[in-house]
Amino acid sequence: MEEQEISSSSELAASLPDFLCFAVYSTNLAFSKAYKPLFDELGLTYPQYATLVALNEQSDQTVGELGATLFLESSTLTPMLKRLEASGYVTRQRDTRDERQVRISLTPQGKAIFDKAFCGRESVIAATGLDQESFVRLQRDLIKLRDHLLAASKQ
Amino acid sequence: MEEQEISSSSELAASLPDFLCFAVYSTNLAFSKAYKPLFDELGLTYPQYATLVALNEQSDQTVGELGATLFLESSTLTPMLKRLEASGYVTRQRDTRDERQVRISLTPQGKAIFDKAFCGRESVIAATGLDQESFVRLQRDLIKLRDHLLAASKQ
DNA sequence: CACGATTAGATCGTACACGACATATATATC
DNA sequence: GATATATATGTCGTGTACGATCTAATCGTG
Repeated sequence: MEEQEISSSSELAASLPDFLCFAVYSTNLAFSKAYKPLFDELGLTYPQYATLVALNEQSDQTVGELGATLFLESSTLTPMLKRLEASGYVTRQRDTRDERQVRISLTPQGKAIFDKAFCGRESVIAATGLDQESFVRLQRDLIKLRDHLLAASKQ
Repeated sequence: MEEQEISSSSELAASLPDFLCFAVYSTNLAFSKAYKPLFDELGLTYPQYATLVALNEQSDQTVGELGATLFLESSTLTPMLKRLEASGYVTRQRDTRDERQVRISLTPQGKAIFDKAFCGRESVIAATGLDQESFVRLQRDLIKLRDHLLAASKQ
C-alpha cells in the first residue's frame, strides 16, 4: 500500500484521486449503490430513509426544520414529502397557529420501519472495511469538514 | 469538543449524525454549495468539471472508460457529455475501428479550463478547516471505504 | 458465412437537488 | 387597521443519477 503523493499547487494535471471533493462524491455514489437493495425492499430511496430517520428522532417537524436537519431546500423536500405521504409513511398538515408552516409527522407505518433495527452499528462498521477507530475518526472529520464548508459558503 | 457516543446496534432511535452514510451525503451537498460560485463562473456543474479533470488526465476515452473513472452509468454520462459538447468543451466521435464505442476528447477550450490552476491544493486544504494530516487521512479512508462498498455491492 | 450471444451507447421514466420565482400567511410600522 | 415587509412553503426549469430497455455493432461457434 503506497503513500499518496500530494501534488503541488503549481502542478496543472491533477488527477481525480487528488481531489477530496471527488472522494466524497464517489463515496456517496458507492453508499447509494451498496444500500439500494435494502431500500428497494422497503420501497424507499436513500434520501427518503434519511428523512424518516430525522422524523423518528424528532417527529412533528416543519419543512424548514427538516431542511435544516437534512441540509435540503424546500424545493427538494416538498415533492419528496408528498411521495412519502403517498406511500403512507408521513402526514403533512398545515400548522393551525401559523398557516405558513407545514408540520410533518411519522405515521405508525413510518415508525414501523425502525422496528427492524435496520442499521445495526456494528454490522455497518464491518461493512465499511474500516476498523472502529478509523470509522469514528472518519465520521468526525467529515462532519468537521462539512460544517466548515457550509460556514464558508454562507459568507 | 465531546467525543461522540457509539449507539449499540440494539438501540432503535439512532439520529442522523450516527450514520456515516449521512456524513458522506451531507458533506457532498456542502462541497457542491461551496464550489458552486466557482463553477457558475465557468458555466460548469460539479460533475461536468470532474469529467473534464478525468479527460485532462487521459484524453480520448470511451464513454465506458469515463464511466469506470467517474463511477457513472452511460445513462448519466451520455446527456452530460452532449451538454459538454454543446458548450464546446469536448468532442464526441464514434470509434472507426469499433463503431459501438464513442470516444470523448477535450477541445482546446476544454483544456484551457486548467490553465487557471483552479484547484490549488494548499488553498483547498486551507478551505476544509482540516490540518494536512487529517486531510490526507480522510481522503485515504474515504477511498478505502468507497472501494470496499463497491466491491461488496458487486456480489 | 450464418446466427445467437455479447457488448457499447442511447433512450425513457422516476427521483433527487437547487435557484429563481410565485403564493399565502404573518408581522411591523404608521 | 391599511400597507409594506418578511417568512414558509410550493412551483418550475435545469441538471444529475440510475435501472430497464432499446438499437446497433461485434464476437463466437458451428
